[in-house]
Amino acid sequence: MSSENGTTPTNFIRNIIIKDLESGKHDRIITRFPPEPNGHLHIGHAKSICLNFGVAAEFGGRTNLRFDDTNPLKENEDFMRAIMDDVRWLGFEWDELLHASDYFHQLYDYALHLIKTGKAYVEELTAEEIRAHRGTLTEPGRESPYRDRPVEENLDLFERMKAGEFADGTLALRARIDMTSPNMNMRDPVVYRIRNASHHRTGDEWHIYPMYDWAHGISDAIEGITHSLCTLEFEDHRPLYDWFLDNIPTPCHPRQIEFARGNLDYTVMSKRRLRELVEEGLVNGWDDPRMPTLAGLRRRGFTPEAIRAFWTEMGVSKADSIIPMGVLENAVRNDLNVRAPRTMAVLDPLKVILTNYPEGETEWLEAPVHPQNEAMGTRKVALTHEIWIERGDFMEEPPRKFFRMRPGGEVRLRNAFIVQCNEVIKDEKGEVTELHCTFDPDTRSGMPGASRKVKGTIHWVSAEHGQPAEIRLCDRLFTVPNPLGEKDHDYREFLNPHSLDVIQHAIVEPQVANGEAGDFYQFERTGYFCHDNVDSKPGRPVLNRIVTLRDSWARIEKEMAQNQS
RNA sequence: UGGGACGUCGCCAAGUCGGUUAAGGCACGGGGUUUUGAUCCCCGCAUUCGCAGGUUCGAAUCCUGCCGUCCCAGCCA
Repeated sequence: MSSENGTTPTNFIRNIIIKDLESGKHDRIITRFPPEPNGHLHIGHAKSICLNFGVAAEFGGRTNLRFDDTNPLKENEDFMRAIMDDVRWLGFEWDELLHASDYFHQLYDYALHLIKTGKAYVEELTAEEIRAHRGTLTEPGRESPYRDRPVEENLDLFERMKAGEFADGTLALRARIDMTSPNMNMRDPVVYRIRNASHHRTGDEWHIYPMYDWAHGISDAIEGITHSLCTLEFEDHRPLYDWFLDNIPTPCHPRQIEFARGNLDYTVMSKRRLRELVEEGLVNGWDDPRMPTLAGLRRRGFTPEAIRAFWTEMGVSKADSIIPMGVLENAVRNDLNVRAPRTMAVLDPLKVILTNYPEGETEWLEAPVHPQNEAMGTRKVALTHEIWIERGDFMEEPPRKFFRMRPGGEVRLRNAFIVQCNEVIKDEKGEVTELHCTFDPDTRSGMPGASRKVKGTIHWVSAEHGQPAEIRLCDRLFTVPNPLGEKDHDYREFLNPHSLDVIQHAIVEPQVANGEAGDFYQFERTGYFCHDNVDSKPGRPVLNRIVTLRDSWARIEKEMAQNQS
């Protein structure tokens, strides 16, 4: 059941929704994606976005983007804008743009209701005292001395909290539930705290701000959300989510369903860690192409299509998982393979002189833009007396199974003809600086000898027409699969010092040098690349390697090296 | 040592109110095509569902016990 044959892979949440639709519990579904605007979205959020928007779209439902902005100390408008950009970039459009702060008045009124029915009280204990009263995982908590405060007094105090009469942390509103519950969340959770802080949307109107548990379920109910999808760590909150909605007169009672986060290896995904990497200058911002943020992946050149396909393929379950980065990379290859225009680029140039090709002459060869898709047309490739080839494509004393250029050997220049290497020129240190080759005119594309077989085909670029380019090769950010999983070590210790390798003088075909931010290509035989969306300028190209091509030769090389040692 | 959840092929993951030979993708191995050692195309890849018992004509699916992993003691979300 792959998406390729037209069916969507199923999962337990989808099954619940199908059942609710069939039973008539809901006529149409409404989901929501509820980020807190306190950081940038990452690939893990994309899973939630794909799930929420995807399942609603599949069944003709709606999806809201709702900012969970209940903590003014951590949130701001810049993050909100970045999140909206990322969601749209991923390919989704929300039905309504909403904020928990839109409901602050309703949230307050519901709190009044809770107080009036004797189910909430104003706490005077300090945060530390509350903690001490809460008990432990194995011991029940103790009730606060303020727990039985009369309703009128609670109302009075709560109104004065709202009016800003008290300092931060002095009072709090607590739900009156059960201090002996084995579920810590039910031990009289705090519902409102005092924060004499300005909120990015409501300004100085409020001095009290609702906690997540209070705001979230009520916001869901106000919006008529049918299925409130969240991650596994909120499982313990569901009894509280339900208790709140059962004890106040909301228009409906959404169902919270939890699923497992999607983790990737060799990276970190929590907002806190990503923020640290950015703030400590360990990476170059939230959109550093090595980051697992959507902004980073976008800059790196990952496509939204690939990310969506990746999460569709991975499915949704409740089992904890760590997905190999290679799986994501493969999704990108699959997408780009079909769409990326082909071009030749030499990353580590070695000069080759075609001794029997006239000096000063340029011939423009016709080459397909995509070998499997004629509709993508052709491009012109300049051929001249001097060309560049990849240094790694020549070996003076090659091992067995090396199909590329060697002294006396023949190899095909892609899109051109077969050449033979006659002479190896070296400098005083013995380093190869130049190769002299002759070409076989009968083997050029279109000629009778073109079908002659040689083992290897290598890419090349005209020395006269090729343009210089900066190329950034990104590797995994960390050197271990789970940087946070090593006891006694800070995850920063595992940062990969070689995660960014900059090649200053690669050579690309002229049309690539004039590409624009976001344009992507397959550099034949080396990988997929795209123009960096901040640093690349026409005439001064900077390209990021999105991902390499699958490389079975690299595997063979590695095996040979291992067998020798 | 309280509570909540999870454990199906190397990695994801269908299937779980019992019923023929346990989907699919990725990875991997083998073969073919190929002017990218890419792509593409074939073929192979869990007698077994964390472990041990039990119920049953029949269990990954039900019961019991055990083991392992994750989450919870913010006036964060």
